[in-house]
Amino acid sequence: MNASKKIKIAAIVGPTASGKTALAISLARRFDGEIISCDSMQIYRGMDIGTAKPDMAERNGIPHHMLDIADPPQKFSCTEYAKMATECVKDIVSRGKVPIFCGGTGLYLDSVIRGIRDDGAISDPALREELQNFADINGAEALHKKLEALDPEAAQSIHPNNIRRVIRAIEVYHTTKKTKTQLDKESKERESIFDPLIIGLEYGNREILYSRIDKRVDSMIEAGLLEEVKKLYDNGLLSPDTTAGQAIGYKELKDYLSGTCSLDDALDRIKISTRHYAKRQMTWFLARKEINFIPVCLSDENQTKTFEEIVNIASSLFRDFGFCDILNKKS
RNA sequence: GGGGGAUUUCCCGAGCGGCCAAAGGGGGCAGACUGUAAAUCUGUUGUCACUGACUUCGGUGGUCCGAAUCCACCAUCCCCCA
Repeated sequence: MNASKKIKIAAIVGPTASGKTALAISLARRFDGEIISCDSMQIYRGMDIGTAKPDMAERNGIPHHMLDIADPPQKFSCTEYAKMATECVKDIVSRGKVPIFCGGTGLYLDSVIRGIRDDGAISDPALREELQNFADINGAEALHKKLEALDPEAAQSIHPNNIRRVIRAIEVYHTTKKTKTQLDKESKERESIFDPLIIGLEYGNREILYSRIDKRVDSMIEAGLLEEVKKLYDNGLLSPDTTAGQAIGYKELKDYLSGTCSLDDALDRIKISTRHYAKRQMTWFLARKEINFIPVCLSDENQTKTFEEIVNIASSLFRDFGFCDILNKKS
């Protein structure tokens, strides 16, 4: 498949609270696009405030996809996401619109771009439980030894303490009879059907991002996050072993509601967890050379670019990539 | 006024004569990540000319070959009796 036949897609990525949503919506208006959320928590119904899901006013008439497609108790995997999102892209393109991914879940975006694995490496809950029990009894090292026997290369790259990953690698072998190393290699060699333009928002000055995070948490509370969490909690929808139950903001406030900690403690923990999360996102995105980063602020400056400046930079990237600018038909 | 207890590296907190630049946790910083990813995991965190040296454990002065650890006094905080 040559490059011209690939489906052009755009994506706006960056750490939480970096301003992705507003940028993506603005670009969608300007380039006649539709937005595909790329966020592992915004897919859940009833989780709006805490996930910073854009409301109808913010969406400004732009169609959004991959929001509110599952209920909190449901498990949702990145492959399911990739399948559905890929369908969204095809649908959007078939209507002559520009698909714009927007979100902070890097793995989900990767899964879409890399392509859906159709290698049968499905999950096997019974095996997972069995292996987890084995690790609980015999220790992480012993479990890791099992992996070493099956797939030494994977064992090499996965730390023994990362039991979740060790289990997955073993599971892959058991469900496909191929090693994870082998499957990853095949997946790397497979060519993507997409030609992506990925734009990343970068905050060189971490303080600025962190203060945005703090403010956002406070404003979520003002917007009624506690009531939102209480509703989910009262309905038993925040189990710690579901993806939704692990969402930052929800798990901490649930502790407050169940009397485990004070509200102030919960809020502090939400802010800290969100910062940690943002750092992990930055590590993920910064490691990807294909991303075009827009420096919102530099490390040694307190000045941030205005929203308009950011939109303009992104717009010129869009034009250079071949998307048609409705407002400004220069190219 | 008298008696007792505290003071440790960014924070909490162990240490109670050598194995202590000082456990553990938090936070900070850096990193990994291919069907749970807002998850999971790793490294690092006194200074430097960094397999060695130097400065740290409220302050000052002692004891000792050797002190964060023992003694004296001073400072601050807490508790009890008056």
